[in-house]
Amino acid sequence: MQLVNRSDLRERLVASNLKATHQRIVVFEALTELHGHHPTAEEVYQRLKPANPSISLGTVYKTLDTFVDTGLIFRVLSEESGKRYDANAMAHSHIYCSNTKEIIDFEDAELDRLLTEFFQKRNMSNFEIKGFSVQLTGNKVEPDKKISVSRVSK
Amino acid sequence: MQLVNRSDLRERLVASNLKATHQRIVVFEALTELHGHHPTAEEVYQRLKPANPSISLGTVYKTLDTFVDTGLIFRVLSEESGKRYDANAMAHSHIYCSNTKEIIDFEDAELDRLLTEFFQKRNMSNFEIKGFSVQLTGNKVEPDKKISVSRVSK
DNA sequence: TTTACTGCAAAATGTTTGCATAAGG
DNA sequence: CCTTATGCAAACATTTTGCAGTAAA
Repeated sequence: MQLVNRSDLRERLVASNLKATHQRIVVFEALTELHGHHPTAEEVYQRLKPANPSISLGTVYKTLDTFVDTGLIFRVLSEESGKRYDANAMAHSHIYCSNTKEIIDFEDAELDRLLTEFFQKRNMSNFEIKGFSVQLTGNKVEPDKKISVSRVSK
Repeated sequence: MQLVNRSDLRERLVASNLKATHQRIVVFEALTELHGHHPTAEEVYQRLKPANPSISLGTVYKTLDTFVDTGLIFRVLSEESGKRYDANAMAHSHIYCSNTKEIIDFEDAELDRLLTEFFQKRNMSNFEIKGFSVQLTGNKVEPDKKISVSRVSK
């Protein structure tokens, strides 16, 4: 199963000032083979180990971090582990700042209406929707200033 | 600082078949006092410890889990720790199933357009948006069947 | 009085680090 | 060669577990 061309991948690594090592190639390949699974480092490791028994889990961790830093791959938000809590019962969205790692509450009635309509139109027949939330990722322009959006709250 | 009325809180606990213990009361209060901070278990613990030195961190962990199970509070998605990765460069949304903990890719051009327009209208002057993602929480109706939505992909 | 909850400490899990060796350019 | 990356093992951080004792109803 070859979803990425190895020489393309080498070029992408070099373009990011990374050495095109065997480990990086197979980590990236494992990741693309597992697409849709949003694997953890451990799962990537399990995937590539049979064909590459000499690679260590530590290298997989380091490689994934490197790839995220260079923008080659992305971290997916998840609610398992790294647990943060919110007592606010009101449905509300969150804005994530990739730089400061802040999670900022964002409530907007129009956004709620827009999304409710959208998901009613798409009939999610096999999925019972209990709530929704929009995650914005990005960077605060001036780290020292508070983000100013209409109706930021909570 | 009293953001929640204690007797209301007792009622809410009882309504969920939970004993209204002192620990549960102060965990909930700490959580509401920290609203907007999306604290971890450790942060909740640090908050309530000065006034309640006998409470253990383990109890805070257990209490927060219990509250989530009964729907009193929510877990907030985060990208720090519990790390999952995605090599897909295309912006796409994710659906999170509260039951199975699955993260399902969801791509929909209309949804993208809707949200892009919305955030252009709100001018997020101090925030540079890199991407957005809609988190739907809920349950798959038939756990063994694939969710069928128009244009689920990847 | 009965049952559910807490505190403690140990165990399990997950992730990072430091450093000597190996491989890439 | 020179630099950067890897493998290993230890350290660290976080979360869960088991159980005896305690508090709620």
